[in-house]
Amino acid sequence: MVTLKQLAKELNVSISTVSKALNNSEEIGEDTIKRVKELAELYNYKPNRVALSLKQNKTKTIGVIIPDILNHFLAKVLFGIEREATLHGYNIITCISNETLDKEKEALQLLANGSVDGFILSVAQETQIKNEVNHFKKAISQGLPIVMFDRVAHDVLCDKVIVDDFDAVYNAAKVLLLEGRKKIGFISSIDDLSVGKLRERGYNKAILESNNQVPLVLRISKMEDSQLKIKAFLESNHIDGVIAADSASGVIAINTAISMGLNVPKDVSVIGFSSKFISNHSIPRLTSIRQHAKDIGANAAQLLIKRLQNKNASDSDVSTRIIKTSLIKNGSTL
Amino acid sequence: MVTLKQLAKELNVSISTVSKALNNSEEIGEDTIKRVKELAELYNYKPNRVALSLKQNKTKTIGVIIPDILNHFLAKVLFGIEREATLHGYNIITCISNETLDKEKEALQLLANGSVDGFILSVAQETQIKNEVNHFKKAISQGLPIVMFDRVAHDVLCDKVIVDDFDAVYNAAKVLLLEGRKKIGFISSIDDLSVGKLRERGYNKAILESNNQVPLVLRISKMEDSQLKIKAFLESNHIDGVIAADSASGVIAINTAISMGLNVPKDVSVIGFSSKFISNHSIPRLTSIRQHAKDIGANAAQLLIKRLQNKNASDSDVSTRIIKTSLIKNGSTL
DNA sequence: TTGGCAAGTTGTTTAAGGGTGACCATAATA
DNA sequence: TATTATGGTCACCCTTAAACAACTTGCCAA
Repeated sequence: MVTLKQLAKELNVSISTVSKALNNSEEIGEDTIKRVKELAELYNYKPNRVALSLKQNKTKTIGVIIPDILNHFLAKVLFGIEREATLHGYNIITCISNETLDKEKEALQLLANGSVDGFILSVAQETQIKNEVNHFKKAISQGLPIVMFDRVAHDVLCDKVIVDDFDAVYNAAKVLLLEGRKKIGFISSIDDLSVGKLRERGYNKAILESNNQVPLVLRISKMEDSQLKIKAFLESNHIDGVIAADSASGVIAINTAISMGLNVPKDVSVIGFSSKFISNHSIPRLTSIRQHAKDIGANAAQLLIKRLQNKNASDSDVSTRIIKTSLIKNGSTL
Repeated sequence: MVTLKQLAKELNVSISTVSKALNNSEEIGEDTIKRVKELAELYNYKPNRVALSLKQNKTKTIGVIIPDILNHFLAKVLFGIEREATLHGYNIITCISNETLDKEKEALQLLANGSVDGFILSVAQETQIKNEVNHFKKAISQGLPIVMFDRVAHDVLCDKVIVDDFDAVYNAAKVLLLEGRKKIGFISSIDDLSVGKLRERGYNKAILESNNQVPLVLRISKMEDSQLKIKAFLESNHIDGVIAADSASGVIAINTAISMGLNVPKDVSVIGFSSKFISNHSIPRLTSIRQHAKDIGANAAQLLIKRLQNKNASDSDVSTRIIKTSLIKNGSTL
């Protein structure tokens, strides 16, 4: 990598002349600017980002802590973050917490040494279960703003981007009720997450508002064979409507119902949280609640960058953006 | 963030005394070391990473350029890279090329200003189609080593981690032939990628070695409705065996066959490239060629870190690691 | 016509940002 | 007096920017 020093030496001027020339300073003559720029071009000079970061005390880098990169929704949010960040000249450093509190803490600590200007994160499963928030507060008090998305810690004062989980599932359940479904089941592999809980509550509310139905909930852990569990659930409860809280269960429910000889959507109607990509993995396609993951990511990045560029913003003046889901009707409902 | 300067001031010693004390230098007395460490602990001092990077001229950061984060395989590789990198104290900066040459170039350039010590990447689709490699060579000549995985540019001299695509598909086709399949089709939505071509060649070889079959290839573009295309393909050719080159097509082929009233695996046998996660999206589950994406990522990271830590390694002394796939038999084959 | 001075033009010097480490200085001990 | 223990000084990594220096030019008065 060429440095200012090398250019300066070759041009027989001082280092800062080169610097100023490249920054189009008024203080440098036109021809000098031209000479400098030509040589810089020739050597493909790029200001050293590390030196710049040190000087300006900001890295133009965002730390992103994702619980699970293999989760399609989270990956999509990351995609949205990356795009928005790049648009504004920010890089992203990605850490994966693997749903554990330890790795989340570690990532936060490790990057809080000047590596990043702020964080975007979704809270790890373990962290939500243990309801631990001190590591977040510590980072914020160190001057590193945090934006949380999807799974948020309500006790932490920071910008947030969330989904209308409760309403989305409530409305989805209403759709199934309107179809005349009598035994609507709820399948979730994320019942210990904040969003999972909200979704289940939305389901419960709708069911309890109907006259004569009781909630039928299947909770699956990540270790279990979901195909088997779902089959048993559908069979033993004579389910005729399914709402799936996670991205996989909806598709699996459709395939299971079909393998049981049922017709989807005639005998069983299914709605799930999923992307276009995954809803394609069943025939008929899964009617889906779309979370607009990319928008979530983009909004999170916007909030953080706005805060970073607005020095005098108060830490306590936080905002929460709610990204509305939309229900995409496909073949798995009437 | 606390700095050495602040600690030094509070302790009434010089900055470098603090630095040395924290690094357990022989030159500093035991009690001083103790005093310094205690205060550092109290203030939770962490050496500023940016300053360190500048001083030591290395960032302990790896640039990862991924064509598509929503591709489950690529996301899994990223997971493997992240884990291995973290293990060795490296951070990763992730850029997404979106399969375009421009963004790939841009990412490479943008990070080649001291932001990273080296790159791990998989070549973008457009780059492979246009067979452009200069941006890679430029980065390498600037002293930034590259490790390529999966989709590699053969004309670039660098470390590589690849999969035995050709053999994997050849062997998979042999499995179907042994089952007695008479009309084996090949479905690919990645025919313009290097790996897609290799897979197709493996299929062709096996088919041509059989006595009386001809290759039946369906190429799907990302825009098209794959469910429809696959249905037409299966119907018009009376396909009784399918090999899918990408992760989605296998699952879709099973679901399509079932929706056509066919029995899988009796009437149609299907093998695809997919992960455990996606192979769960059909009943029966998809018999899959596993690429061990995490291992690919880990190997790529190992190769890069090894090179970074081995100053005197020659640029031209490169190695290629082949990660063998394994065939996981599930219900979609006999 | 020319000396002198102000203003303008164009660069340079220097400090700063945080950390490390080679080298130097000082005091105490042998 | 020489040696050792301990800590300080300084240069460096690369960039920026405030402060400063030097040179040119223009203008006016003597």
